[in-house]
Amino acid sequence: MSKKINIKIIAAELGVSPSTVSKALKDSHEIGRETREKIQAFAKLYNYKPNSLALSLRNQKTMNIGVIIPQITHHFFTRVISGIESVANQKDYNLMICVSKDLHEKEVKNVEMLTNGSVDGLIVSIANETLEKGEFSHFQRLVDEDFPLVFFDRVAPNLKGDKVIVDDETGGYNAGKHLIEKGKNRLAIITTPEHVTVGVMRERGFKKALDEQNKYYNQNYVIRVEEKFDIEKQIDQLFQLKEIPDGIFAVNETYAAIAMKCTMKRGMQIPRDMAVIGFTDGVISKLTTPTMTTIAQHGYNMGNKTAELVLQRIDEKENEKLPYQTVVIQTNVVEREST
Amino acid sequence: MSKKINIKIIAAELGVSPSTVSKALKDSHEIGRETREKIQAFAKLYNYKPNSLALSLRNQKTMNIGVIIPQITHHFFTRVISGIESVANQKDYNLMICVSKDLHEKEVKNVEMLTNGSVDGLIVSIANETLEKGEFSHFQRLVDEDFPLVFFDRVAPNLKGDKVIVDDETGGYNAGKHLIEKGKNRLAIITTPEHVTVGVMRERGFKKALDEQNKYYNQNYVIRVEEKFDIEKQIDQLFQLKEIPDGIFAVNETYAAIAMKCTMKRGMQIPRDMAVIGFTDGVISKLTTPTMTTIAQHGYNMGNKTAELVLQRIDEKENEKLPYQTVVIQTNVVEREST
DNA sequence: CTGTTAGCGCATTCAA
DNA sequence: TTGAATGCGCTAACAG
Repeated sequence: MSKKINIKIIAAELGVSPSTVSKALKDSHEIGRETREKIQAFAKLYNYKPNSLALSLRNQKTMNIGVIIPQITHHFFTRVISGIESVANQKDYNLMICVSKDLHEKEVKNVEMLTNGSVDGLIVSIANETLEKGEFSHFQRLVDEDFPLVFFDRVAPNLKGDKVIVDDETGGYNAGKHLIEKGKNRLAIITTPEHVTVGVMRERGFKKALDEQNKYYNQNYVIRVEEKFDIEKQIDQLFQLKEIPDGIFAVNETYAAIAMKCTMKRGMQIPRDMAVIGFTDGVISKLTTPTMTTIAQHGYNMGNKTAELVLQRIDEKENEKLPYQTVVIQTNVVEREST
Repeated sequence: MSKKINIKIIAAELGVSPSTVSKALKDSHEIGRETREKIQAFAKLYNYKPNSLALSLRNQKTMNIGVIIPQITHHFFTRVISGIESVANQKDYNLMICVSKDLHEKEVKNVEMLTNGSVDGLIVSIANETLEKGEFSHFQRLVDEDFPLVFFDRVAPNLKGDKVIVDDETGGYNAGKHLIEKGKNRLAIITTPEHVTVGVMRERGFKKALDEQNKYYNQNYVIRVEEKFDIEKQIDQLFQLKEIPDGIFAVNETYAAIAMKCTMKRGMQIPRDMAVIGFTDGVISKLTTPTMTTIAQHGYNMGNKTAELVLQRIDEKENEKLPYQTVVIQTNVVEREST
């Protein structure tokens, strides 16, 4: 690879000192017009661009924001990233995106790598494995040293820091209420294992809706999907009960779509025999047949808000620290054909 | 933000010189056992981690690979990224992912930002706008200075460089052949505008299959979707013809799913009245009803291969330059219920 | 065995 | 108006 041009080379080439070049390139009036123009022209000709590493090191400012997500193939996370991007770019920040693959060790590595000078702030959605283990010391360290850090969606309750979360409980509540309003009585939920906070919250809201309307919360109607195993088989259990439910709330889009497939496989009609509602911000719901009613998660907004919070922390002066915030993003029911 | 610990601080604290600390931390035998252990213990206690910016600047090596994609919410791209990640991580490289949003200007900015010291190599799928304009000078510069650069999927024919592409033409050909084998006669294609190379190639292959089997390539059966406008309306045109087609090849998953919806909306049966085949590496095809037959794109493999190529270029010695490679990833038909 | 010096690319302070 | 010196955090060559 041929070497890139730098200030020193320009200086040597033009017979001036590096500091003169540096100043001339930022149009400093310290430098004479003629020299300035000569240097600028030369720099342009050779397409000089300052080395960002050197700049970052010098300024102690990278203009980068780190983002750690559990999975990049999950549409929700990419929506959030788009939202982060949009706000960050407006302020000339770039993103460094890392994927933990829901593994604790990868997450720890990513955190270390990013916070050792590469970024000015960090946005994280915590890996499932970290949540299971309850091992948050890598984040605790950052909190302790006041490193700008914002969590979104998958957060740790006992960890200080700014957070942006979906109002999962109300979302679940509205999902339950919606099914009840549609005249459904035997309501099932397809959710995640208990260490996944978002699943738990959605389930809690759902249960609350059932309680309020005096609907029985049947333990047979609760499926906790383990993604290690065949998802469809697990969901299919609902259809092997003596009394098959007539309404299903799935805590994500994929589970909802699979539930719909299972329903139709049995020759049952949606929404007549079975209503299905999902929880998502995805692409699938509009494309299924019938289209899927969902609780909209607004990932893009979440990203916006998350980015605003980190930028705020980054700009924050040492003396005027704000208390930690938890921003709650509201959901809403998007009614389509499946209910 | 409280200041991070560095070598200088450790040195001062322990009353030794910075270089002693540096050596001790990498367990150099130049340093006496006692001092070494003292320093290591201290570093561990205060959780010292070397500043990566300084390391990169010093070593002229960042251990980062830049990735520029047009859209992060497209599942295909995230699959490729996963593939890149997996190979890169094995060799201790990290990814810096940037999104061009299919805009030329953003792409140029991303290229500049990444190649000014932030990464050792670059992986790019070119923005639509860049392809339309045919303006590749920002890439040409990199090629000229032998910067490690690999394109994938959306490539520029007249640009030198390593490339990893899908065998779109054969894919399109197989799609056509598959529909014909299923006994379909009036074959339509839903494709992209003409500047999108991948769409053009798929169309070319499709046409070839039709030619071989003496099927008429009806211009009314070609829909070029402009994403600016309502996609469903554009696709619906196929169903307003006097003679509605009985087979559709859509060059991506979304178009295929919408085509299926249009079909069912008309009360037509899939695959009896209308067979639909898509082109994708996505999540939707398994979840539609009926499930969708597709040409599998193998994005993950593509990512693997792409990463291998950049790493190869990065390691390459100045004198032993390999000629540019174009790797072609084969597709295959995944038959499901829609054909 | 330990320390001094220099330099990666840049910007800034201060001196000329 | 220009340039020399310094330092951001680190390492490697060299000196002691």
